[in-house]
Amino acid sequence: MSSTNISNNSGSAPNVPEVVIQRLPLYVRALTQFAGSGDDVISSEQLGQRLQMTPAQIRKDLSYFGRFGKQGRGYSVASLEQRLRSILGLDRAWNTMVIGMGRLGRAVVSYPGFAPEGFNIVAAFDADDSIVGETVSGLDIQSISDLAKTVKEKDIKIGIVTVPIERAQEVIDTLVDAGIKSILNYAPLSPKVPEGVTVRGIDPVLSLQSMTYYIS
Amino acid sequence: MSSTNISNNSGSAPNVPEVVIQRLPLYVRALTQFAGSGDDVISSEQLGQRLQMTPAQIRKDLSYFGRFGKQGRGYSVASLEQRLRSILGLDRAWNTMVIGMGRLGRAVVSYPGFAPEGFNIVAAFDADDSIVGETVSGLDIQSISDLAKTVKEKDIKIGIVTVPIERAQEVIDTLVDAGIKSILNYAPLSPKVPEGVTVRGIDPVLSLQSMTYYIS
DNA sequence: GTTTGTGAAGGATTTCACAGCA
DNA sequence: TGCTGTGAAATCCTTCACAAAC
Repeated sequence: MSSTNISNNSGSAPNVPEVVIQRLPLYVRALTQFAGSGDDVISSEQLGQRLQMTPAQIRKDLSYFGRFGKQGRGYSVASLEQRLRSILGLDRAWNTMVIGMGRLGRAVVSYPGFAPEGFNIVAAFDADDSIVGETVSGLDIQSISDLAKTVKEKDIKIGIVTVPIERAQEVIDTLVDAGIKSILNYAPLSPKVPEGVTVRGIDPVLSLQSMTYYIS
Repeated sequence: MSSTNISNNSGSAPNVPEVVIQRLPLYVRALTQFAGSGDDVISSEQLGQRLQMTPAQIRKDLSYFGRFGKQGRGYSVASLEQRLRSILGLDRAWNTMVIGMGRLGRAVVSYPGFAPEGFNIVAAFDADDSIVGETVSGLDIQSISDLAKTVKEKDIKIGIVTVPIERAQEVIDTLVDAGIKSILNYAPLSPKVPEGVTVRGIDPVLSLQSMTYYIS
């Protein structure tokens, strides 16, 4: 959750609300599941039931991007999934890097959930010279001073920040300077970034801290 | 993030929007940082600068719960933090449990960020009998059939789900049956839960999948 | 002089409800 | 008949702007 800064959308659809963009991956995921075991066609009603949201919202969300359904029948599961993947840029692979090779960073690079979705971790960095050169999950740990060069060489578009909070802002500044526009931030901090850079925070403590409101 | 189902708020303030509740922990965190190194008093302007949001929004959010500031001066850092913690139920400790002791579950129980914030992991469960009885980070892995009993005995209020997606809905149903009202879900799925149960999803892939929209 | 707290205004998002199409 | 796509209505959330308080 934490801070999210919207940038351009180079595609065709203008002015799509950020909340809508954040729901599209949910649709993709649900469609993928449906594709595995079931019908060829799905209605907004069925999708809504699966995702616990209203059919109207789903139809409205999709309408920002075009007309994907057939009246009276619903949506083709396969083709809607394909169209949404293309809109989100998920019909290609993305090179990513992890900065911060402590406990958390190591867990992230060895997490098997990224690659199947097309997010390949192709570089790992740490500020601590004493671990630079070590290998983690097949990746050489590099010095952060190599970052800009490696970003260019390996065409890395996404940075995953797993450094301690004290270093997080400085590391994020480095990513921004290297031209990175998409940052997944595991540090418990709301970083400052310029317009045009998107940051999404992963912060389980923050999630817990807002849930307790409802049980206290 | 994923699915969120709002329940009652047993406190005094009625009808507080969910988005507001989710911002309060950000305020708490920023205030804690300010308390460490700085002034006794903070204005909504300063807080807003830190968190990249407007002062008006901060004041409006706080106004749902009372009047915490002094005109012309701002807010007492310490007392605002304390008040917000109390509103969120963070002025006490919470017992939590982790269900699913695979790679991810082990990372979660050994993550050092929960306890300092008052979230104590006091039980660990797995469906796989062959690892029941093992010890992970000082916790015995228990069978899920013990879950309801342990929830009662140890006064556990929060469940953290780290099982594979295939088992997630069934495990979440078990938690709900055991009376759990707050669930932190690491499985990549939007689970169905009854009203009155809050689920927050932690899902880095989902975050990545919505960021690519802005760079593709 | 400064900054809060808050009605009112404005903007954004969701839901409604129905015309139109298969 | 069944379901989409979508303007219009309703609701929700944010920002404005200023009186009141220090």
